[in-house]
Amino acid sequence: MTFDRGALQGEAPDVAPMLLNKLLVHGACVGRIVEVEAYTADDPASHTYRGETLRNSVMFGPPGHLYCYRSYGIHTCANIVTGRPGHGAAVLIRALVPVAGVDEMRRRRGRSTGLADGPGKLCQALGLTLAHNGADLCGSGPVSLVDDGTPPPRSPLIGPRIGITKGVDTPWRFRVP
DNA sequence: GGAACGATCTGC
DNA sequence: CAGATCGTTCCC
Repeated sequence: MTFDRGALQGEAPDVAPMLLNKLLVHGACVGRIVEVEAYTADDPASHTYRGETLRNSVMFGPPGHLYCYRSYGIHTCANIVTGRPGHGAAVLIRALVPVAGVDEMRRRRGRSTGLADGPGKLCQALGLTLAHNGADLCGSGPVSLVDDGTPPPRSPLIGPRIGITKGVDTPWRFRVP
């Protein structure tokens, strides 16, 4: 079943660890979420820190939708919108463990290992692009967040977020041990 | 109108 | 360890 949208309405740092071990599905490709980062509206590292713009508008929409953006002019990164509509928070998906559709992931990535162990890599592996910005993950659309009953880890690894210059001391990165 | 800067990845 | 690469944002 798809992940319960209501469970995404809390604060991003609380929701983020609950997304660990959930499945991200696009077509035949399935990956288990093993690393995430939380970004909130009052967080200087967040795209929403300076208010709503054309790019980040999806983050101000209802929870359970996909916020995709281009990183370093090259890569696509994917987030799951959290909080109430108008809030402006999301959880960045940083790493997946491939579960199904591995051949397709290999083909998209052009290599056989290191398929989804990074935010840009996992989007390429699953075939997620800017065209998927705004997609509803909790409905019956082509991209979905699925709960297969695997619980999140009891004690996730917690640390600072990666690749940012502001908010570096906030321990909002969560990983499956 | 322009410049600076990335929530990154890869190959050297 | 540095280059790739370009849209977004903000300032003049």
